[in-house]
Amino acid sequence: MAAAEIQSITPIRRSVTPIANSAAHTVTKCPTRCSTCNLRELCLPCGLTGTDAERAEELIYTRKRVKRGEAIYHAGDEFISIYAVRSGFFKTSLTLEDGREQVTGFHMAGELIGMEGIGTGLHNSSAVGLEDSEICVIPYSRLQELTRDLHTLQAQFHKVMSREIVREHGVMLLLGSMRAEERLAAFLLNLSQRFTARGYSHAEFNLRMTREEIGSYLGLKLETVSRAFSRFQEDRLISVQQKHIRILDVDGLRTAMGQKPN
Amino acid sequence: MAAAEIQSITPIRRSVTPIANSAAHTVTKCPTRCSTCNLRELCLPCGLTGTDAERAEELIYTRKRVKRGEAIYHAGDEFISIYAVRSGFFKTSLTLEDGREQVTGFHMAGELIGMEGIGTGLHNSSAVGLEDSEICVIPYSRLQELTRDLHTLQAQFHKVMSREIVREHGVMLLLGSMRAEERLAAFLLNLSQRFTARGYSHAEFNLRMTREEIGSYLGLKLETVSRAFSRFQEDRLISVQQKHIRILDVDGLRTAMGQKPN
DNA sequence: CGGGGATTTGACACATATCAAGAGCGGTGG
DNA sequence: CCACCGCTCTTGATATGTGTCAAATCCCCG
Repeated sequence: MAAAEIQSITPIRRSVTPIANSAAHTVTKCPTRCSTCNLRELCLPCGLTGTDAERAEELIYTRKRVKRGEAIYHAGDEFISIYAVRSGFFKTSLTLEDGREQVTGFHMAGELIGMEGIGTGLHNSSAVGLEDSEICVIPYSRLQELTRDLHTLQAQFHKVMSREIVREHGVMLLLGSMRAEERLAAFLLNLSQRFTARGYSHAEFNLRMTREEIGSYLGLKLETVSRAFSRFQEDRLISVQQKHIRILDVDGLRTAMGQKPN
Repeated sequence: MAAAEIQSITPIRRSVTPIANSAAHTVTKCPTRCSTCNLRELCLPCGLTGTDAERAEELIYTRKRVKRGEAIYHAGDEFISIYAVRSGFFKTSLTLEDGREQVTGFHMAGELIGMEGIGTGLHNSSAVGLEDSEICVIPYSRLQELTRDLHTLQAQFHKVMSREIVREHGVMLLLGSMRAEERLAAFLLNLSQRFTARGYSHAEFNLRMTREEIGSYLGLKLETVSRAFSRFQEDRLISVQQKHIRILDVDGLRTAMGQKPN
């Protein structure tokens, strides 16, 4: 399957040191062009054709490797570029002064992150790799210029931002009016659907994040997440083996997702 | 105070009928131009000057009056325009099949709503007036054209969308990692700050929404919201009289907002 | 083979939801 | 103008879902 090359097979392993803000990303001149990237149907250039697609090549200067635990940017960093995930897996998160972390999203190949920085010129969240990953760096100033000429690119960029808003609406719905198991079911179905869109099995995948990170995203404690996993396994909706998930009953999960009152 | 004219003084009153999707909005040729609108510092044209500002006039075709309880658009409606709140107050919300409603935001003068529709061409939420209001209708196709020429307008539009993402991050933080009273404190401080930006008192205002709508927004039941109000009143942080709120102790509220663990 | 983080599971505590009753307020109609 | 009616809001009693604390196990990795 062509998509296999997208995804690093590195086993999950936590870096011991706290997230390092090392500026020493490995930087490479972009060896892959958008026009030949197997993610172009999902990514920013989606819908571009012919000469537009060629000009869109100008967007990406560099690709960077990001190691597990390494950050692309931190909250408070100056906003310069947005980033397309080329391979790997990221989390974005906010941190309160008292140390509480709120994971705002998990991001996989073809997804764009960093747009929250446009409004203020500063990033308001951090983006950290959950495995060794690669990102395409899209300087925002360049994107701005290019969208003036390339109307499809402009439309596409607006769509990407709008979809991010819609995605967050979904999270608000989840956090505001669903119960623990409903949240986890929604989360698993969402992951499944996104893996499917990338050519992976909809029924079997490896989680890249810890129970604690899932919990932070879902507004739950890690123990609650763990219990919900166990419950789903008892009910034969999924099988869980550490980070390996197999979905046994999609409809059952759907049912678990949209049932009881708040 | 000049800003007084922005805000309708209509007393709060619930319409008896369920939210009507009457197509009979009152439509008027826009009598006020962006360049003379007292919201221009807050609204989309923010930062435009000279000829750019003049050309931005082309954006707004029409203004509409929206009655309390009336919707600008519903989830599922075709996306055509975005809307700037000229006066009044709106809520946006999603509804689950089982009837659960999640309020995704409250919107006041100068704020833009409807951008969530760009991604799919359909609105994914509904926008309903919480009092008699006025909106400026901005056809998206026109906005797209105009942003190609007016670079400041393009930048401004991107900023507005980005800020919406940041706003939603804040709500996720609130829903995911704050306790009931922290949420309400954050909510009140946010309202206060937005009223201040519009020239109103930071310490005294009328809520336009019910306890239930606040609860839906904050992921709480209306009883919990009511109890939190009472608690704040006991603690002399605020005084509450139905929908009338007076903030007595801003720092106290700030403290109430960022304290205890999840 | 040992060690440390991640995960699971149990017992218990606590915050918030639920259920219920009553009060306040605004609007309407007699 | 007053009385009623329907919402909205408040408050109390109780139920329950999830958090907290703690311990055991698992698993990966050095």
